[in-house]
Amino acid sequence: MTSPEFIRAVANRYASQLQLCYPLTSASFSLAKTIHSHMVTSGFHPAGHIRNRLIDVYSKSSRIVYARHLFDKIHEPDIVSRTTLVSAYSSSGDIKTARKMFEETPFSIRDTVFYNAMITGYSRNEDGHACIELFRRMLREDFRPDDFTFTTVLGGLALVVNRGMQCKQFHCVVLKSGAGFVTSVLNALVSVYVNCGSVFEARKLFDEIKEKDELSWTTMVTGYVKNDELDAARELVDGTSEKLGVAWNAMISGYVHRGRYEEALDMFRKMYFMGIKMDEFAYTSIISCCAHAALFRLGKQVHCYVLRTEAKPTPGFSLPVNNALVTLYWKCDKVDWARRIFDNMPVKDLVSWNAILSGYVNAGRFDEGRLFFRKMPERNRLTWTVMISGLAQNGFGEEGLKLFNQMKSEGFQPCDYAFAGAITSCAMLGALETGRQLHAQLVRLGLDSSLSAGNALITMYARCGVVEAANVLFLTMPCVDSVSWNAMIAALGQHGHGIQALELFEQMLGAGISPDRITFLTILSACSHAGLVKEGQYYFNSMHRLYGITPGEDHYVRLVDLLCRAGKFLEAKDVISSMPFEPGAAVWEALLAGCRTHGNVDLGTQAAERLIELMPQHDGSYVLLSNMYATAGRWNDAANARKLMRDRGVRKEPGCSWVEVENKVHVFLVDDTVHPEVQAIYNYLNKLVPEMRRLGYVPDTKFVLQDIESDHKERVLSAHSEKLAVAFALLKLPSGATVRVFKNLRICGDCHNAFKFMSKVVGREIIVRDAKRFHHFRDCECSCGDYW
DNA sequence: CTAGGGTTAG
Repeated sequence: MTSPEFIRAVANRYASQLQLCYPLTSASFSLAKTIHSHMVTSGFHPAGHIRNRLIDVYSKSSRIVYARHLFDKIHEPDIVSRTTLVSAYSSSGDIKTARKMFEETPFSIRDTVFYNAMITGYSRNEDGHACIELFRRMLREDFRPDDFTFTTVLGGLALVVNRGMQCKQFHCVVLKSGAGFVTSVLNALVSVYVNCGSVFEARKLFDEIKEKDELSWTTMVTGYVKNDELDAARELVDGTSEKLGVAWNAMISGYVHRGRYEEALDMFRKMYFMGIKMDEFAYTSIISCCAHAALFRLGKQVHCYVLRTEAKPTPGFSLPVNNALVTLYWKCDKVDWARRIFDNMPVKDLVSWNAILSGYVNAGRFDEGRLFFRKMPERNRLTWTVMISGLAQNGFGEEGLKLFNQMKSEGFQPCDYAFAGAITSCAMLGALETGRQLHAQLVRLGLDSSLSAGNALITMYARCGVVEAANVLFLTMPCVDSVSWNAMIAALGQHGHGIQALELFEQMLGAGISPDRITFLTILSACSHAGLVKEGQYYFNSMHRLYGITPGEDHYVRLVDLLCRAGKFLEAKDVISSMPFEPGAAVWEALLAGCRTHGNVDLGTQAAERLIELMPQHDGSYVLLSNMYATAGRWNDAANARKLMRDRGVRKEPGCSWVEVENKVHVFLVDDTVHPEVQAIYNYLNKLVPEMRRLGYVPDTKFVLQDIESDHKERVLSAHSEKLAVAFALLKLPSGATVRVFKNLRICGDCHNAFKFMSKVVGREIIVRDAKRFHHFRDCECSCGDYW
């Protein structure tokens, strides 16, 4: 019954059954387990070759516990089982246990393969030094390295090389050992040269390889891509008929990273028509390409194609494909679709979390974004950067700065993008000192050549009133893009240098940079602040004719603003009626603001009607209307507008103004309740009135004072807290001191005039920040150039 | 029993 022949026959059957586990798939483990338990129940003891097979399958299916269990039952484990286990431990990241098992193995049974396995372990765990050290020890202990050894050690070397010298030394060792003709070794050597940036040497070696295999080609092509020589890589790819799927994938992702989306797509198409196998790597890159290039329709087509052709049973798409899809969908404003993909992913990693977080932050959905941020199982530098720059760009300056500091205290070194976010926060808050400190830190870290940080700095300096610093930065930045030009043009425009802004725009054209829609928004604002009506109209008309940019509603709003500020209401009306779309609230608001400034009640009332119709719950609609009546001296109408607002249950948006005097900060809350300090301010302004009159100042601001004298003074006071804040500060100031006023809402024409007036009357500088820009009043002049 | 190339987030 249990004759040796019979046992041998059974063993052979098990051996051939186990062979079915190869090549390894996700099903291999359960198959091996079934065969294994069959052996146990039928009383067959797996030993020798069969036992080692089982250990191997268990190890490679990441079931080390099973493998170890079998291993421990062996009385004297042979070198093959030991090699398998060393390899299993190191590939699971447990390099310590691997090393322990390595050291416990007696010298007498060790062989080259055993050393190779341990060296590979270090290579997989990215410890190049340990690879080389073990290689040296292997030589000392008289084991002969083979092709595998060289290939692996070279792989480890590639991790740590930073000079060509080391490459050359190893090159010599390889040649001396006689392995210089083995393609796999030469491939690894090429890869080492590539990794230390010696592409030229790599290419020389590559050309010397007699029998180039697919890997030789791939290594060389990807080597060019890694060293940013995409054209050389392409030349190599085009020069061979080999179907180098991996190399094509590397090239596509290289093109995507460099922003060469057209070429990436072109290769993808060629790949399809040439019948090169497309895998998840290709899909991932091309979906990411579509997301970056805003080719959403194509992206969705690829998604469908992948669904149709590659749908796998359980795990769905691979992790990176899903991650790229999440990005694709939020970029085309489908955050909820992105969320659905995210939720359905069987496995998520940090990249997935960062992708969905960016989606929410970029869509301005901060409540959900914050929730995600808190829930994340782990965070990295990018996570923080996404939050910081998102918060900054959406007006949460304080929170952005807080997060920036938190990021540092949690041990993350901020990258230039994070700095850009923090600097943008400073720009919003008018925190010039903090901004300067950040600039200094950038220089210390050697990050000051960064484009994004530089652009943020230009805006920060400009918004904080230091145009000169912005200009110096713009001129000294190592490279600039259209964002930099836009920022600098805006900087000049915001400070009333309308003509210089236009000159810079012309320079930009001369430098071959094409303007975008932001450029024209900036130009129109610059003209508006400086009263350059003709120029503004000219550029508005040229944007479609010369640059093919169709004006959006935001451009029309600025044109209306430009005309209205100059009192050209007929033209403004013409513009509104000639608009290709229904004018929205912003257009009417601009018109109303102009009417307020010029006291054009007839047109203003019409504008206000439309505005209130469109935004009945928007406090600004009523405040503008009431201020317009006030400007025209129609106090009852002004009061009625306020009453209408209250009757409709609209609260004036609570804001907050604060005054900083000699390190002391006074805060004024602005809402429908009257601040207790108001009475003191009121008294002071009453003292100021005769002084104003005595100086013969007949200000546009007269209504401010009349407001206060009117029956509605309390409500009006709360609406004009900025003026009051300044007055209050001046009241308590030692003479000659500078006053800073910060306001988190946009400064209005009334406030502007009031500050002008105050600076003249009291002979002091007044610095005001609002959400949009910086005002520096001195002797009635305002640095922002706004003319009202 | 051991090795080598490509993927995703601002």
